[in-house]
Amino acid sequence: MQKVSLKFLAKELGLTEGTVSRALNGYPDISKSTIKRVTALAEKHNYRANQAARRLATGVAEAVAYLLPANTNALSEPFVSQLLEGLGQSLAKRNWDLLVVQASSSENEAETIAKLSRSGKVSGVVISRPYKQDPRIDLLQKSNLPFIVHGRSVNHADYAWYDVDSETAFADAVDHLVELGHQRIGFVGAPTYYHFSQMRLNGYRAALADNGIAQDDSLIEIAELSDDAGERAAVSMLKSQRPPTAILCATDTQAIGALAAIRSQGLTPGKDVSVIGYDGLAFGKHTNPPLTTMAQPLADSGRHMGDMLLAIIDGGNPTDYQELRGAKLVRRMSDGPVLGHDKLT
Amino acid sequence: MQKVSLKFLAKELGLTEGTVSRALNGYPDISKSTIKRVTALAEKHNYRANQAARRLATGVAEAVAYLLPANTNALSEPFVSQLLEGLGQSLAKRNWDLLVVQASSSENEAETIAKLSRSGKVSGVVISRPYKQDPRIDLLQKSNLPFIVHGRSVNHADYAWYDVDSETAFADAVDHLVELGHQRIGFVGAPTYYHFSQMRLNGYRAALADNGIAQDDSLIEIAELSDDAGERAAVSMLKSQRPPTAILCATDTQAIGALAAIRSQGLTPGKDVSVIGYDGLAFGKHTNPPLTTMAQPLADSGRHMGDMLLAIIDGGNPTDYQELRGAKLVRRMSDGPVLGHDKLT
DNA sequence: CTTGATTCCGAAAGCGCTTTCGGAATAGCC
DNA sequence: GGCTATTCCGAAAGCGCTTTCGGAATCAAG
Repeated sequence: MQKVSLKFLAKELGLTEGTVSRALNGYPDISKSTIKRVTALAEKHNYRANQAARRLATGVAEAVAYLLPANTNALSEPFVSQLLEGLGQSLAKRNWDLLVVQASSSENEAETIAKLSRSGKVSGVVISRPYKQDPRIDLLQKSNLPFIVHGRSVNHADYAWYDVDSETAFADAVDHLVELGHQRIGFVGAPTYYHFSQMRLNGYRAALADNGIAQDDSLIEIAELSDDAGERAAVSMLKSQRPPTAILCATDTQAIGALAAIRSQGLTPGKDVSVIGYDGLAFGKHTNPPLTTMAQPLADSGRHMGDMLLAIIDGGNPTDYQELRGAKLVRRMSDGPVLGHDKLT
Repeated sequence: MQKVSLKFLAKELGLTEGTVSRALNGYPDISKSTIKRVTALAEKHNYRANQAARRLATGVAEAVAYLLPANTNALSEPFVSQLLEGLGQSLAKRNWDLLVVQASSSENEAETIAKLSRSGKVSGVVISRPYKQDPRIDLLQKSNLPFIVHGRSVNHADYAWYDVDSETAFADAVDHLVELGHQRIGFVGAPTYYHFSQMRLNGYRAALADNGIAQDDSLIEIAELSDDAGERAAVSMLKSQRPPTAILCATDTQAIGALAAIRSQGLTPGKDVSVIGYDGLAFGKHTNPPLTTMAQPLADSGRHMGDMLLAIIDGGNPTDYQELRGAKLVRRMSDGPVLGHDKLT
């Protein structure tokens, strides 16, 4: 079976490789009629330009990379496949490739980025879950490689990002709980090197203040992003002198652990102690009880981010692509009025 | 900033590009000493060979693709990110790339494969969840592109695959339920175009026969791979004349729906009606009640499949790489003795 | 009919790397 | 010391495509 190359097509048509190439790529200096002939033959033979050759000649990679987050937790990763799917859809419009790269350990994520940018393998990259000060972002900025971050770091003025306003979301959640009569509201946070963790804590604190509730550091626990860690954090909170009547968790995964913690103390989640998570994960419908959560919008955020990245690669100004969405409360069964309190509204 | 290319290194060292290349690639006709000089300089400048050029020159893509399954369901997709992670780890040993490709619709999955094989973008591909007769597999075989399938189709003698023996798993599950006194065991299956669906049904049927239990088609429902579909199927079964005392589900996702169905009928899962799922998904720990399931082994199956694929690409015989693992019962709380029955063992 | 502007295509260089081939320099042998 | 066998590197072609440049042919205009 003859490989269909430019040379093959050219010979077949009695043209030059260069001419065939220009015809295929829509150069204006090729007559309508030969364009038609060329594309017809190309289609007939299912011609696809060899991508390596194309990349070498043009210098553009026609691919973007997604940096797989480190420390992934099996429970919370549905979002990865969804994001990938969306990114893929966006890239498919140009026939670009989607690469998945990962660091061998969380320590050398930065090095992974550095390698990536040097290799010229990709025209852009997207990263998730930035840290407060994220060396990956610094590197990306220095390297001039277009990128978009799913989330924000502390200094997010100068690059493109797509994020959900979890600060406001947590404030809303607190307001909601206060409205239900809760005054002792615990907070199970995520490791503080994640900026989203800080923002959620800020939202929690601000809303407490707004509602005239005193801060109580014994009601704040920092835990890893796993159900078990969430459970441990919640247990220690529940066993304290003055336990909370409601617990806010930085992620649904932790919140699920908190539910288990409450049950393990012989209490009933949603009645004795309320729990609200964050993420809007689908399986929250099936927990015991179903988990109330602050849900992120836009199932096709992956595609959206892909479009944004492409726009930047095309020369768009990164700072023109900063998008903040809002989360909204999805009430299921894990929140309720504080015991012995009549709901006012 | 000077681009570090072979030319640059060569000039710097007073050598030829060809020599530098050979030194870097471990050719035996380069002296130890110059190899040392070359690698030292390369390292100093963080040299990475331009991959496009390398690919063009060698003709090997140094990349493999993972075909993202169509019809993904948010609930059941943690496995995608895990698989990707494992594959990535395996490929990282050679510095190969991992591409994620997807069909725009399930109808043109085959065409996607065809394009992929023609493009020469990848040296191998892995696909998941094969159909009974899978056109993708046929194409892959014809195209001579090395591949491995995660699962098996009906005729799986001639290609490489990695699968879990769900047929035996379902037989084991039936045995387990029979041991608990169950005689009316329902089966919520998956669409029959998936071969795994057929195998699980076969296991169920065979074990029923082995235990001398008559087949009853009213106890078999086929449902899509979602919690809602599982719930609907279970509801219809429970509302029938002679409802089951236990329900086996083809996937954990469906099983979770079945749990909801049982509760919706005012019954208690695990007491009034037992449920056993399949997959061993982590969040089964948090359902109501925690889900008993047939768990797949080997968290690093992704890496394992990557290694297998690489071996085939290196010239290994695909049929030497067929691996069947066993699933084992993970008892949580959704199974129990049939009501009014004293467990014998 | 001549001139200048257009239209269209061929020629050729080059992207950065790999790999074969041949030959100069060195080593080993009698 | 002369010979062959090794060791090591330079030279050059080529992977398949893109893109610039220039020139032949066609056109419109004077």
